Amino acid sequence: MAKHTVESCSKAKMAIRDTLDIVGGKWKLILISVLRSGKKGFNELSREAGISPRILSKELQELEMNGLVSREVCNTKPVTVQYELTDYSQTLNEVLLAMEKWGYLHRKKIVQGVE
Amino acid sequence: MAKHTVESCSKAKMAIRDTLDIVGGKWKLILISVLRSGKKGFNELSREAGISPRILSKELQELEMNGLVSREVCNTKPVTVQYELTDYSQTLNEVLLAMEKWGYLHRKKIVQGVE
DNA sequence: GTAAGTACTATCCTTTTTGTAACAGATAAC
DNA sequence: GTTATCTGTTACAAAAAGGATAGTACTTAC
Repeated sequence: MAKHTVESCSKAKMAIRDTLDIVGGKWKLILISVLRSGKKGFNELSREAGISPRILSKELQELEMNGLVSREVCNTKPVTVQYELTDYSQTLNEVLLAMEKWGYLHRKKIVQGVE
Repeated sequence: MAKHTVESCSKAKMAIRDTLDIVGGKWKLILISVLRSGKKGFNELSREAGISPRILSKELQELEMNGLVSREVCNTKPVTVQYELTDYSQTLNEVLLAMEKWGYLHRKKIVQGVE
């Protein structure tokens, strides 16, 4: 178990800020989570994540810029685009898993507390 | 390794949303991170986290409501208040650790990429 | 009484984020 | 030609978040 000194905490603070800069906000982690079940098209993502096209477009651009999502244009009748997680995005697995687990745990705690 | 089906992803999506509802935003995880080095007073927190009193007050109230931080009023000459992490907040350790690790990793990747 | 320290709160304002609705360009089906 | 699909973009509006500044209330020290 690591000690938590003031200095180690300021480093931790910076690291957490860095992480939040990339995957903070309301949608980034949700989108990554949704994309874990496979590559998806734009409208498909919009429906599954429940996100409007405007925001989706912006979020995907940012994720792509940060190397977490790749964009592939397909030569189909109406041009389709496939969004897919990159290998680098796998480095976020621990974060996602931890947050999923905590979400489950916390919801359970809340529900029990109410009844 | 878990499979990522559409259903498991929608559960994951909900769990992540739940987590973000509690510790999302710019400050919550930073504050928890800072408090890991021990209980702190209001101004102390404000300085160390670099957060203005107005926001700090609001964030602390929310953290307290969600059982992650406890508030203790001390009988000192000028009344002081100590904020401290609760036992329940320890359940966030995995999340914090994962995000710290990723932040380090990502920064390293960026710095190398630039040079 | 003046200043300084603690813990906030109030007010005002700016920035960021999010959402809605409509529309554009391309292609295909009817 | 009209309608539909897919991928977005644009314009506009609303809401949420964040920040700056000052002020309140209490106490101690000078």
